[in-house]
Amino acid sequence: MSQTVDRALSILPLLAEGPADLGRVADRLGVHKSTALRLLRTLHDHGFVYRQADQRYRLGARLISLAQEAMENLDVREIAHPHLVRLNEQVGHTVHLAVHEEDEVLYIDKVESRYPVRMYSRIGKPVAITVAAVAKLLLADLPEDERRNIAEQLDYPMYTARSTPNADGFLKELAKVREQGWATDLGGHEESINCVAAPIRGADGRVVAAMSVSAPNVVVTADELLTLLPLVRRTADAISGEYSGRTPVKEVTA
Amino acid sequence: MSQTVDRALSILPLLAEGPADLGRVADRLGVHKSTALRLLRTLHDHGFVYRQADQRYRLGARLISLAQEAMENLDVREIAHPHLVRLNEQVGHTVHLAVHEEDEVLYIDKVESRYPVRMYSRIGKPVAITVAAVAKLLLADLPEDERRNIAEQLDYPMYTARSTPNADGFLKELAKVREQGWATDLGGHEESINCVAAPIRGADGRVVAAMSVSAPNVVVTADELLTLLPLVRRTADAISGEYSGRTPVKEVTA
DNA sequence: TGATCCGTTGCAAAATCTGCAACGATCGTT
DNA sequence: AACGATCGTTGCAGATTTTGCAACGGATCA
Repeated sequence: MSQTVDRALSILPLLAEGPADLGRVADRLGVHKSTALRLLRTLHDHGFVYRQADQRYRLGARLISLAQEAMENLDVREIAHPHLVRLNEQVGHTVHLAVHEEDEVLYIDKVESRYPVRMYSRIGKPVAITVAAVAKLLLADLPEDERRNIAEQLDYPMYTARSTPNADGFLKELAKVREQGWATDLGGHEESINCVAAPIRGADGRVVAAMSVSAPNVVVTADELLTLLPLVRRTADAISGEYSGRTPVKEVTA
Repeated sequence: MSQTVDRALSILPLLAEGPADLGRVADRLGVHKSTALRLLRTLHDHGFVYRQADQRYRLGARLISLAQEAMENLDVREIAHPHLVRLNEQVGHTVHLAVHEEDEVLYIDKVESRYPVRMYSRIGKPVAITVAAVAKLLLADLPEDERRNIAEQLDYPMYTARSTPNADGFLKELAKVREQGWATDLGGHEESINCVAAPIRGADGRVVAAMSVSAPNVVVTADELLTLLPLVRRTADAISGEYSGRTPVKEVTA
């Protein structure tokens, strides 16, 4: 692993917290100012950081457009999108698509609810991995040792009283999800929001993505939302079929 | 400028074209395979690249979530969003927000049209800088020498017969836009799509962002779209006011 | 089974990066 | 208005880090 590159890349998450000046960056990196300057300059030349009018640095536009291209290269997303839109037209609620990669689960597509009350989320945002229905589906598909490994390394923040409290509970939940082939999140992340989710599988049967329908209590009760499960599963299966049919490369988590 | 970091960063745009294996990356970089391997490993450790099941590399999720954070740090976007939504509710068409940075203009927010016929665009996507109404507004505000500089370095692809053909025409258009304080794109990017745009200004009067309303011919004619101009300008002014009122530069977290 | 392709590792030479110290500019204070 | 402090910037020499090489092992294919 290259030290110089390692340091340079460490600057980016740091700047994601907010703009910072040279001294601050050097401090946080634990290097001399001149070193930090040279790293920042290189990042700047590539457009990854931007220098504000007040000379402080922040993340640059190149990062945003690259991320955009990264998402457009995801086959699943391309295939799934029309299905998500159709499902949204049928049920009206927010529809999400998520994938798992390394230690994160993140939304790669979203169709907004037609109801005035919407849940907050954004494409590209990492999901609450210990409680989100889509996260459970994606992790439940991993081999058991990996599952245990990940479960033990996670934090278990108690977003609500119903949040998954610890690794043990999480593993139990994953086993259940794995068995039943679908998942829910009933107020585990935000008190008043429920989700039902179903997995999207590749040709080899492994889960490559997961989709969910989310709605706040004030619009539909959890029970009402659960009646949509068959529809969600059918949609997910349709995407799986299309994806398996013409997938040139399998993009699965190792 | 740091050579190692420079090389490492060059890998990312390369992978944005699509997944590539080690040999290909090494070739394109003009370095030995072992060198490319070490760079890729470092990028991998930071989650910027991801290794597919077939061992090829592609852009990683960390890039996407970082870009997400980068956008959430943009003050203008936060302030503008509710205004964009309201405008969208009034006119129904697609509403965009864009900023200029270095040599790119890109969308940082979007509210979808309520009509079935929608234009294709995505948050984070660089806009067609020579024709887009928002791009003209953002560039028109630059000092004259910078404007000329940029205009001469740009390419002028003829998307349609009405696209800006060359630097000269572009500079004339910028001058006009600068004068009138608003801009249009009438079929300059896609034959059937028109836009009207207005600038958002900071406390010092400089243009910090631009917003636009876009609609295809089949929904409203260009003339009809132009009748929305006063409303668009009022919205932009409202955002400008709110933006100027607050701290021009964001505060650093401790 | 043999040949080829690709990713991976250890090593020594060499180029690159690092920290230092000093400079200049900006800004706030006395 | 001058002084001091802060911050970004530059040239340099030493030293660490990086690089390319060559060889290895595993996989695929004929």
